[in-house]
Amino acid sequence: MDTKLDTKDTKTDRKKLAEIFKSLGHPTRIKIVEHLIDMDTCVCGEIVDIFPFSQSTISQHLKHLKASGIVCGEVEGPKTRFCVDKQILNQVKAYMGKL
Amino acid sequence: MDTKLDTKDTKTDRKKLAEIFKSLGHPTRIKIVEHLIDMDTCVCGEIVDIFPFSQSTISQHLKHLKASGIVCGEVEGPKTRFCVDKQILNQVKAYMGKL
DNA sequence: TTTATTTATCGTTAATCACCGATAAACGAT
DNA sequence: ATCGTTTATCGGTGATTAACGATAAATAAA
Repeated sequence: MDTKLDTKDTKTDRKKLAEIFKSLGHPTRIKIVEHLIDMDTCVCGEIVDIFPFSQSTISQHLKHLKASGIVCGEVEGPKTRFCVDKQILNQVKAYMGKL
Repeated sequence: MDTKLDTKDTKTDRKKLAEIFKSLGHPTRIKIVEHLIDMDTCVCGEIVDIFPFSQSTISQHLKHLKASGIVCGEVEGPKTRFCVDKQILNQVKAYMGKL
């Protein structure tokens, strides 16, 4: 990668990347992502069950992960089904590879 | 990776990993790491020069990166020479690869 | 239509973060 | 011994975060 350039694009990329890293910067959120990858998809309640935290706390963590783009969730009746956005994940992997 | 296990070790790993991701969770710190990789090593002042932030702010960012382990710095006279810890970086890369 | 289930959001609190200027500490050079 | 350079740390401020309980909103089921 040519990190000597610092265009508006690379600045934007760095900002988005920072948001993703920040969203992964908490043990609970890392574990959520790992679990989502293992299970392929998950509903919020199933994630709540594996942690000793309240439903609102987990919902906040999921919101954080969704905001960064690494996780997406679609409403399914009264539930919400979450999964890892593999395209975004691959982008992060590619960045790490080039680093 | 077997993320179904949740031993004391995996918990510790996740915590350390989260610290590294958190330390990368800021555009300035990402750019610092990129710059360190490009230049191989750098002295604090050279890093300060590429940002519109104060010396104390950059020093804080470097402290954050050092605390997570992704960057190390050795005193060299009145200066401090920083570089990326490639072993740690490779561990993070390996983790991303397995994800 | 009422009730139960599921998730998101609001309001709060304590803690941490990002930034700054000022200052201290360490060293090299004069 | 003093001065200039370089870096780290301190103290402060405003913003953000992580956690909670309570509540609202949406849907399925009775």
